[in-house]
Order: sequence, then structure tokens, then C-alpha cells
Amino acid sequence: MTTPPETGPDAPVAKRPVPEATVTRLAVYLRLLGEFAESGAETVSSEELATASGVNSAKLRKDLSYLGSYGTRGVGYDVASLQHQLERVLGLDHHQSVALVGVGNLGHALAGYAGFAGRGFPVSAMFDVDPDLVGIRINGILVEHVRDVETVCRDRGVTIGMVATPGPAAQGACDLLVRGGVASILNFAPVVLQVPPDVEVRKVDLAVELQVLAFHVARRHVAGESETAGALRPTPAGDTNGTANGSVVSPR
Amino acid sequence: MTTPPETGPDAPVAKRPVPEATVTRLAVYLRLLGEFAESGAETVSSEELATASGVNSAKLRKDLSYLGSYGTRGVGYDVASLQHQLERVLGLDHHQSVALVGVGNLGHALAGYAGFAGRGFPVSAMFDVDPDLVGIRINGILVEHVRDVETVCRDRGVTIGMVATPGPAAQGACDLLVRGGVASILNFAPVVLQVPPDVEVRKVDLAVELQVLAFHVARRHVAGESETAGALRPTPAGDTNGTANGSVVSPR
DNA sequence: CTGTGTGAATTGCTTCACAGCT
DNA sequence: AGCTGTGAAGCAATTCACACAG
Repeated sequence: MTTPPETGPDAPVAKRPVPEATVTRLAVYLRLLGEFAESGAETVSSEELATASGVNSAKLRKDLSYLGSYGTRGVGYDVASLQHQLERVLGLDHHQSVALVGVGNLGHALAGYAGFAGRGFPVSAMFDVDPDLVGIRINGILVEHVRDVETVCRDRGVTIGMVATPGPAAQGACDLLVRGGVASILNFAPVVLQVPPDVEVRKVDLAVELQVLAFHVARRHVAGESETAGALRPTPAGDTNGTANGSVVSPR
Repeated sequence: MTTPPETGPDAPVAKRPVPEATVTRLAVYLRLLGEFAESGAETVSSEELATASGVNSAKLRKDLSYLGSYGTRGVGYDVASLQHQLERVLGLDHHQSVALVGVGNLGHALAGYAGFAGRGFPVSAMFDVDPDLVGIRINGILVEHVRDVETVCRDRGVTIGMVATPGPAAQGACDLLVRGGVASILNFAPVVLQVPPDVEVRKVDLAVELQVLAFHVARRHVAGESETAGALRPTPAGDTNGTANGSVVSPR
């Protein structure tokens, strides 16, 4: 209740909407900024960063404009300061702690994936039902029994849950995470999770990804059969919701 | 004989546009159709299939309309026949064979992921540079040296390549696949691959997924500060979340 | 002059609502 | 009646193009 009018009188920090599609790309820009920083660059132009990210510069500038004006006209963006802004907007300045439910084939790989810890998402709890797995350590993290998901998540302030169980167990795992206060879930199981409206779910479905690619293989067969491989369809740059679709070929 | 009620007045191959976003969902519908089939259903209505897929029925019908009219008014869709149509459109009636480059942490899991073979995407070749890996078998498949990617892909008619190498090696792996005639690539490495315009790339970036979720965690903190955590509102869950993200408490 | 920031135009996707088949 | 298929309306995201700051 008491809906805060929100529209401040003259709030210096305006809260723009920030389109969902933009958020996905901000994460990409951030990674590339890291590379620019490593190579010693002080500033980047929208053109440079855009090319490296596989988007066009107008889109990049519009994306960045949602965070405010952090560029310098005639010069570009200050790498370090832009990195900082992106981290702030993406919530990476808050501590995030990740829980993984399901330590089978895929879960095991996720547990050991260096990219997580290295990017600010340490896996701080892991769960499974298999007695052979409960009790072992992976990458130094103890695998606990699924029955403890709720309490452990609360105790350790888990903010993000990953579901990597077999399909049939996924909804149950999800429910436990939600009861443990986790409001953001990354789902690798091939099912559509049912969650309360305040819980955010993103799905990574590997079989679906392959099927989308298979579709393009088939398309190519039909199109390429008669057409001389010339017809360049409007670059499938569009990343639909869900997992990002790269594919962007430079504007040529 | 009787010209089918196709739209094609003189276009033998009626190539509807089929939006990119739709293709992604078709794969989801197909999986759920499989479940309906297993449970013995002969037909499904757009409403049933839509609910199970987490989308609304209008969107589902529009999606299916891109393949033609395969439903029966007043009844619904014949499960088996719709399955068949979806498989055809998604190119699953053609044989797909998948190659995996990079058998490290993640690659290993992908190699053993039952969901692939089970869904018509048998991994038929695997590659790595590590001498400790080259020569071993995973799930019965021999790991070969990366130097053979090109010839092996050609010989076995690989249609889809998966890149699961460390970032710095990804572009090289990609180039080899392309030279081997692979025109569809699923990229798990955190880099933007450069490819010729006729090659389709989809990217699965786990760190990006987590960052997008982190963004929503942060949003919640700002927006949810005033809201009490209780009140499980009658989830209009209707559809909202689908393949990708769930819902964001819409302020205002 | 260079490169950002942004209104305006455009494209593409989703939702609505209803005509038409069974 | 019940449910599909689809034009039309409504939104959201992308691209264009240019004013303006450094």
C-alpha cells in the first residue's frame, strides 16, 4: 500500500524503465569492458564496444542511455567508470550467493564451472537426493540433502537458485527454493516451472537450443537448394526472450 | 490434383516468415505434445497446450498458424499429427548429427546429457586438445583431437556444432567447424563468435543468465522494500512467464 | 569535427476480438 | 455450441538521423 509517489520532485537519480532485452546485453557489454580494461584502454567509443559485442552502435548507445549519461561527447566512455555503472545496475555490487539443486551430470559441471565464481556468483550450497552424492565435496563445496534446501537457503541468504535436476523433480526443487526465500531461479530442467508471481525464472533448455538450430539447418536446405547462397536474410540478430541469441554477423 | 487450399497461388513452396521468437516456442510445444501423447490424449485444445507451455492460447494459435492449418475447429489439434508437423518444421525429420568441441567441465556434462540423444540429437563426434582426454570414450563416443574436426565433420555429415572450450579457444574451434561445413553452432564460451553470414550461431552464456537474474534481485530490493513479503496474491499466473523470464512485480 | 544522447520512424511481436468451420 | 485461424490494434524493441556537447 501507500504507493510511494516515486516521482521525486527533482530526484537526481531517475529510475528509467530499462527494457528487458537491454538488461541481457548490459551483461555482455560488461564482460567486454573487462577485456578492454585488461588491454589497458582508458576509453571506448560506442562503435568499438558495439562491434566487439556484436551489436550496432546505435543500439549500444540507447542501451547505455537507460543508465544515464556516462559518456563524453567527442571522446567515448571511460572504461572503468562505465564498468562500475554496469555493475551497479546489474546488482553485482550486492553480494549474490547461488544454490544449486541437482548434482547429476549437468549439475556437476555447473558446480565446477569457473565462470561463476570468477564473475561474482559463487555457488555456496549444493543439494541432491542421491546418497552417493550427499556428503561429498565438489570444488570445496559440500553436497547436502535436498531436504535442507529451505533452511540452508535462508541461513546463507541465497539470492539465486539453479535447478539442474531431472525433469520430474524440478518443480519440487523449485518449490523448496521458493520456500527458502529464493526469488530468482535459473532452470535447466526441461519443464515449465510454476512459481508465485514475484519469483523470476529464466530457463536454459539445451534441447530447445538445438532444435532452433535444426530449424535453421532445414531452412538452409530449402532456401539454399534453389537460391544461390546469396539471399542474406535480415541478420537474425534478434535475440528472442530467454537465452540470448548471438549470431550477429557484423553489419558488413 | 486438387490444389490444396494453400496460399501459394504460384509459389510451390509457401515459405511463411515464421518469426524467430515463434521457432523457440515451437520446440517447447513439441516437448509438451510428447507428454500429452504419452498420457494417451488424442487431441489437445489450444488452451490446454498453451497452459502447459506457459503461454496464452492466442499466441499459441498464432504460432501454429505459421505452419498451416492443422487444427480442427470445434475440436482442437490431433496430437500425433501436430507432433509430426512440428518435427517437420523444426527439421527433426532430417537426420541431425552433433559435434562437440571441448570436453572439459561443461563439455563432459554435455556429452553425457541424456536429453540430447533422447531428443534426436545424438552427439556423434567429440574433440579436445588435451592428450589426457583424446582417446578416451564418453558415453561410448571417442574423443578425437581437435586437428581432425574439419575432416570428421565432413565425413560424418555433422549439421550442428557445439563449442564448449575455454573462451580463448572458442573462435578457433568455431573456425574449424565452419571449415568442416557446419552451419549451425551452439556456443557456450563467453565470447562473441565471428562467423560468415550464412552460419547461424546461438549463444548460451550462463554468467549472463545469472547477471540478468541478479538485476531482478536488485530491482526487487528497491521495489519490494515497502511490500510485505506475505500476501500470496491469487496468482493470475495465467501465462506471463514462459520460456524465458517470469514476471516482474509491475509497480504502479 | 568527433562521437554521444535522443526524438521520431520503423520493424517485429503480442494481444484482442471475432468471423467462420465442424 | 465450441474452438480454430486471422485481420487489426496495441506494445516493445530497433534503427535512423541529427542536434549538440566537448
